[in-house]
Formats: sequence, C-alpha cells, structure tokens
Amino acid sequence: MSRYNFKSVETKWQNYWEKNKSFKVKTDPSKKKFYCLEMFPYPSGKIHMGHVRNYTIGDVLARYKSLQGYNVLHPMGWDSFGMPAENAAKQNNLDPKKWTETNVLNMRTQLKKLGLSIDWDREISTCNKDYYKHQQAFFLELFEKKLVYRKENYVNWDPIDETVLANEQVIDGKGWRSGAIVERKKLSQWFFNISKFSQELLDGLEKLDSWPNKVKTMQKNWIGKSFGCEIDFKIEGDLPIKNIKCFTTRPDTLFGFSFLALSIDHEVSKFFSNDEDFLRFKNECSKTGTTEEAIAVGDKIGFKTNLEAINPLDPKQKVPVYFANFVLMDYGFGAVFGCPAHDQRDFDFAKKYNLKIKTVVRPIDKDEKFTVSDQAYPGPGIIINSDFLNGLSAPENSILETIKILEKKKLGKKQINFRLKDWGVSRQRYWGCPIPIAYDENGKVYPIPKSMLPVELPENINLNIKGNPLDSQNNWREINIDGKKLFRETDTLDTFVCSSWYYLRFCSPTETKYGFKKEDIDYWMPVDQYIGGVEHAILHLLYSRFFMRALSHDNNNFNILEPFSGLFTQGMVCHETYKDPDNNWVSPDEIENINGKKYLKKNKSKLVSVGPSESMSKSKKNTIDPENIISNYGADSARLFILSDSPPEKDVQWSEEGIISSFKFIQKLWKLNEKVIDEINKNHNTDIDDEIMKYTNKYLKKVHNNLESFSYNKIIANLYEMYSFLNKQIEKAYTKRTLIENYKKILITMTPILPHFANECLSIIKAENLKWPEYDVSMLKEDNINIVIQINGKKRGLVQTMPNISEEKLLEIVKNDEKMNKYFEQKNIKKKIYIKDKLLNIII
RNA sequence: GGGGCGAUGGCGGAAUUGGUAGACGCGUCGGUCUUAGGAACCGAUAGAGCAAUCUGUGAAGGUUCGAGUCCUUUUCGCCCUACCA
Repeated sequence: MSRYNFKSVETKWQNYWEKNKSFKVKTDPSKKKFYCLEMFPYPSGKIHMGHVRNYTIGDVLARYKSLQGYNVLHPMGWDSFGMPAENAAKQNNLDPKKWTETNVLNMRTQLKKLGLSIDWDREISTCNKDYYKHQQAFFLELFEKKLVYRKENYVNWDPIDETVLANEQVIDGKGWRSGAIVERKKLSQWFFNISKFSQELLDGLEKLDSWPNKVKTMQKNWIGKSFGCEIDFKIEGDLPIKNIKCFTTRPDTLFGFSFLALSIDHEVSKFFSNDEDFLRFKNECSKTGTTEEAIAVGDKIGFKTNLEAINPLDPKQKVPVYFANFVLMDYGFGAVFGCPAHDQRDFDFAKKYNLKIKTVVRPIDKDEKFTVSDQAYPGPGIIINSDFLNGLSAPENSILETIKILEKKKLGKKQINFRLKDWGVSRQRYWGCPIPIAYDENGKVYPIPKSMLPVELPENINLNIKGNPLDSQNNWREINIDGKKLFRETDTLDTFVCSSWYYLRFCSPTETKYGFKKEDIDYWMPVDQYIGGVEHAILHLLYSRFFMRALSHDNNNFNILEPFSGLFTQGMVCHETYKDPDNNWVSPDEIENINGKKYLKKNKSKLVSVGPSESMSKSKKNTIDPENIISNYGADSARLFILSDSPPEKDVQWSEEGIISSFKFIQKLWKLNEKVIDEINKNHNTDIDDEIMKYTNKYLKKVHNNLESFSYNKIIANLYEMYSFLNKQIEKAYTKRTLIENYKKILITMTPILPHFANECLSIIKAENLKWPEYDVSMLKEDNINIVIQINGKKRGLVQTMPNISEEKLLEIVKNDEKMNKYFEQKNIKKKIYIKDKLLNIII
C-alpha cells in the first residue's frame, strides 16, 4: 500500500493543465456556452480563505459544466486599482504599480496551486492601460450620451483617506474603508446618471429569477421607490419667498398639517446666513447628525423661522416653518410637511416644540372621537376631521383621491420619488483610472479625443504629499488639444467603475479597438453564474447593472441589460477566536492542544480562552493562511473541507480537525483506489453485480441533484457514503466484473471537487474522453422497499417487501407480525391510509 | 424604527418538500492491533429506562390519518438598512 503523495500529484496535474492549456476556450457559436464567473480579487498580496471558498465553489461548477459538454468560460483577473496600493506605496516608498504587480504574481501562483480550471490566457488587470483605455472610451461614450455630468455638490469627504465617497460607501456615517467619520464638503464632481435608470433597475430585478431574494430585496430597498405627491405650499413672512415645494407620500393627511420643516441646506437657509442663532443651530445639527448615538436616539431639534406656510386645502390654516435636523436635502425637495398625528418623527418634533397634533385618520375599529395621544398612528383607517376628505379609506384610496383634488386645483401633482442618487465617481487619488477630461482656464470642459487615449497615469511620482498627487504633476496636467492649452482633470475614477464591465473584457481580453468584440459578447454574455460575497449586493452589482444599461442606451449594437443571469452569494469563512490570559487575541498558529485544552505554544502553562467562531479577520487574529494549508494538506484537501461542513451560502467554520479529516479521507480514497485497481487487474469474467450498478446510479442521481442546487456540502456526504459502500462491496466476489465501469463514473463525479486526485486515479485506469456520467432511470427501481407501518399515525414497524404490493397483502403481512399486530388485534380498524410503496397508516 | 433570514443531538449540518427525524462529518465512549500512540481499523453515540417502551426539531395553539415541514400567536438570535417625508 502506498501513501498518496499529494505534492507530486498536484504539481503533475497543474503542470499538465498549464502545458496543454486545458481550460483555454474560444468563441464558438456551434457549441453551447456557459459563462462561470467569480468576483475577481483585489491583489492585496496573499489569497485568503474567502478566496479559497469563492473560487472552489466556482471551480466545481465550471468543471461540472465542462464535463457536461459546455464550452465553459472561466476567467480570472485583478481589480488592481485602489487605495491599498497607494497607501502601501506611501508607507514603504514604493511604486504602486510595482507593488501591485508583485502581489498579482504571488496571488496568481497561489491560485494556480488550488488547481482551478481557469483560462489564464484571458487574465486581465484593471490597472493595466490596455484595460483602462477602454474604460476611458466608455466614459466619453457616456459623456456623449449625457449620462455623465459634472456638478458642484455636497459630498461625503473621508478625512483619513482624503477622498470623496459615494453614498453607498458611507456606512453608519463612516468611511467604508477607513472608518473615519465622514464630513460634508462642497466640491465639483463627476457623476454617473444612475438615477435616470431607477425604474428600469427596479423592474429588471423581477426577471432575475436566479438571484437570491435577499439581494433583490436589498437593491429594491436601496432604489427606494415611493409613490406620493408634490405639494406647493404658499409662504407668508418678511422674506422674499412665495412658496416651498414638499414631497409627501401621505397627502391625505394634509388636514393634520402643523408645521413645515426644512433641511438646513434648503435654499431658504441663504437668508439666514448672517443669523447667529441659525448658524449655531446648524453647527449643532452637524454635531448630532454624525454621532451614532444621535442617529439611534433620533433626537429631533428645530430652528423656528418667522415664516408661515399655508395649508393648500384650508387657506385659513397657517403653520410655522422650521429648519429641522431630520430633514435631508437630497431627498424630495429638502422640505417636509409635518403631520404629527400620523408620523412618529413629526410627532416627536411636535411634542418637543408644543405644536398642534390633529388626528385625521381613525383606525377602523375606533370611532370618530379617536385621538392620537402618546404616539403617532401611521396605520390604515378612515379619514376624519378633514372636511371634504372625511370618510375616505386610508391610505390607498384617500391618497389617490387627495392627489386628484390637488391636481385639479393645481396645488400639487402626483410624483414618484426614488432614494437612489447619482453615482459620484470622482476620487482625489493617484492610483485609479484617469478621467479623460481637460479644462481651459475658465473651467470649461473638453473631453479628450478618443484618438488620444489612453490618458496614462504618470509613473514614478512622489506620493508623500497632502491631497491628490496628480494636482502637482504640472507636466502631466498640461495638454494641447487642437492648439488649445488645457489642463487635465486630476481626479481619478472610483474603482467600482473598473469592476462594472470587467466581465465583458473577459470575453475579448486582447481586443484593441474597443473594450470588447460584439461577436464575443453576443456569444458569451450574460454571465450564467456569478459567484461572490453578499457584501457586494448593492454596490458592485447595482453599478454593473447600471453600466450595461448605460452602454445599451441609444446603442443598437449593444443590448445587454442584465450582466448576470444567475447569482450565488457564498457565506464567510469563520474560525474560533482565542485570547491569552492578558486578553490579547491569539492566532491559532500560536496554540497547542493538550488533552482537549488549548495552551500557548511558547508558554504551555498558559491556558487560552476560546471565543465564538467569527469571520476570519486580521484584527482578531483568527485567520488561517491558505498557503500553509495547501503545502501541509494539499489543494484537494482544502477544497474538500471548504465545501464539506456547511451549505455554500452559509458561513462555514474552519477547523484543524476538519481539514485533517478531509486529508485522511483522501488517503482512504487512495487506498480504495489501489484495492479497486487490484481487483480490476484480476480480470473477472463472470457475475454481474446489480447492487453496485444500482448504487452507482442512485449515487449519480444524488450528486447530479446536489450539484444543480448548489448543495455542495451534501455531495461530500454522498462521497463519504459512496466510499463506505464501495469499500465493503469490493470484498464481495461478484462485484468485480461490473466494478470498473461504475468506478470510472464515480471518479468522474469526483473531478470537480478533487481535480488532482480524481484525474490521477482516472489516468491510472486509462480513462479518456471524460464525460459527465448520466444516471439511468431504469436502474433506480428497487427490488425491495421498506414500507412504514403506522398505527394511529405513530410508527410501529417496517415491512420489507416488493414494490407495488396491494394494500390487502400488506395488511396481511402486518397482521401476521406479532410486534405490529399486538397494537390492533381485537380492535376495529376504522380507517386505513395507504401511500403506495411508502406507508400504511392504520386508524383504530 | 423598517426589511430579511433563521432556531433540529455535545458541535457543523441532513430529511426525496406533508410520510421511518438526526444522513454525512467532527467530537466523545468502547474495542482490535501496536513498544507506544494524538496512527490505522471495527463498533456505539438524541434523551430517559435493565427492558418492553416513553419523550423529543425554541415556546403555545391549530389544520391533518400523519407536521421539523402548512397556518396563527409568541420568544430568542443573526444579517441588512436607517430620520427617505
């Protein structure tokens, strides 16, 4: 018995695949295609377990589809622009490009060691000018279509990264990467007009049947469509303001109007720019507005103006106008009509400032005297205290009726509002795709002619200066277009732009004229299965969906709206956390297990405390380096374990015991393989083993179903079961003749999961032209089945019998069985429920 | 505050979608072999009980011949989102 040498076998097959370009594919419309894509990595330096999981899941699918005869596009590339390169370069006085290239080299080597079925000839890197020049061309294309524009706007400014962030990149008021509290700053920025497609992006979700509902819901909420009404309020006071527009979803509660609240950035605020009280209030708002506590508590503060707003439905009613901290400038019109009785925020505000609270909706089960007292009533009911609106049923009917009335009186109009904002893409950073725009001395915008692309990033520049390094590159900034002296835009594009179209580039990675070739994307797109982390549910996936619509807009040659027809979001990789007696995090590498207890390796008298399993992170030191795992146990063991313990969409817990048991299992499979080969070589001529054929068929069916439903953890269970069956069955003399054909099929089903091991075994038995083994339905029939016998719904026994047995015969058998008969002898059988070949329930 | 997901042995998780609950793995226990084992192999392992049996899928009801699965109520946990008018 030899030991399975994973090192030599894995190296052998990886070299074989590389040399033979086994996974190289071409556009070939005569073949059915399958585009399997995993989210491409940022080249941070080393792969982590999350990558191992992501790419293993994808590889299982790619290899499976390939065996099924599909022409499988399974590419890999690098999302290589971005802040970490710039920061690392600053710290170590390096060139971001060199840093990135070194990382790419390392990570490519690591990924190859995982044995992925990737067409490496299609590798792309977004920081490469062959890539980003096409991106600049797309930018200009969108610019021509007026889907890109420049405006001065309040932006989210990250003071640590010294850059602007998109709304999506601000989490709990903090920068998504730096964690710094985001400030408000007014800057001129480039925007992609994503909000133009709000409705389409929302509608498109309906057709994405193979997306997780969770992701669709998140996008839907993010787009945030709401139906309501724009109302024009007349204003009285000593300022030159005649009216203020509000957006509301509840115009039907207008008679409950008791104040009008404005955002501190509302245009009306310009009249208060010298008012010290207002400035103090404004300052207060920006303080409370950014702390997490204030958001959670939602303390509402206001600044009363000397203006009054007139209720359009009841001109006699005049209410005060406030500035309030809870009104957002970039939603609706930055102004809210306050109806305290039926909106909790308005209620809180009214209580605080002693404003009138007038109830205008009563719940169905309450009478007309119903009044709101200690909290707002936002629910359904009947309109009351509202003159001509009384009696309408709220909310649906009353809203529609009120809008009709307002429209007739020209006081307002129906409006649909979206939460989705345009995508600010300017970044004040060096390491990104330059924006192909120039300005003259007056700031007039000149797109760089496409013939002058790419706008290359200057190299070897000093990054250790405050602000955007490109600002100080005067030689680079100056440009001459048609004899005019202009200055380049020094902002670069958000790196999410790079990842918004990379899947197109994979279809035509070497095309020079344009970002892709039509015949290539016509064949390969859309991506049939996209696999990645759920953390990109909104950002990357929404941007990509927008980008396809933007390219399709006014373009008859391009009509892809949805880039990813299937989406799968895998869970995270977790590990136990450890702390030493001084409460410092301890890495699993520093721990030794003695008699089931965990001690510090360097000081074995010190016990470590074991914390809950959490997603691997450097800060908690609970990471496991895939490189060590691969060199100690092999890629196949790592692949086997990462798939085995949990369903791919859920978090998985990495453990030492787990990876060891996977490693051992491969050793067992190898021993089984040697036994099988011994038997095959004995050349048996007689006897056919039905059992092994039937078992294999059942196994094939299970594996097939589990592959189709992404239940990869169950495939591993199927493998274990198969092993123990075959390991026993092979001892039986009659097994031998039918062994090889069935064993070959089983080995093929193993190739997606254990590609090195299974291909090695297959090559030993000289199997060639591998195809995915289909199961034979006729072989699934059972000779013997177990029928459950229930008495009054309780399981009382099993009857082993032939299929298709009649109810009478079955009952006969049951009656002759002492164990079961005792439950109903001498009793009347009231009823029998017989589910053929499955169950007999006897009711007494 | 809003939305979503979930709760099954000591642990990770199965259960053909209403029909034998706990597959498979980890862990634990017992055994064989061994100088030894933290190796390999064999066996046991939801709980209670000597047993026959009984009880068991967060809790309480309901539908059904039959419920982990469907319905109602409820508790807890996780994730997302957050003053969206």
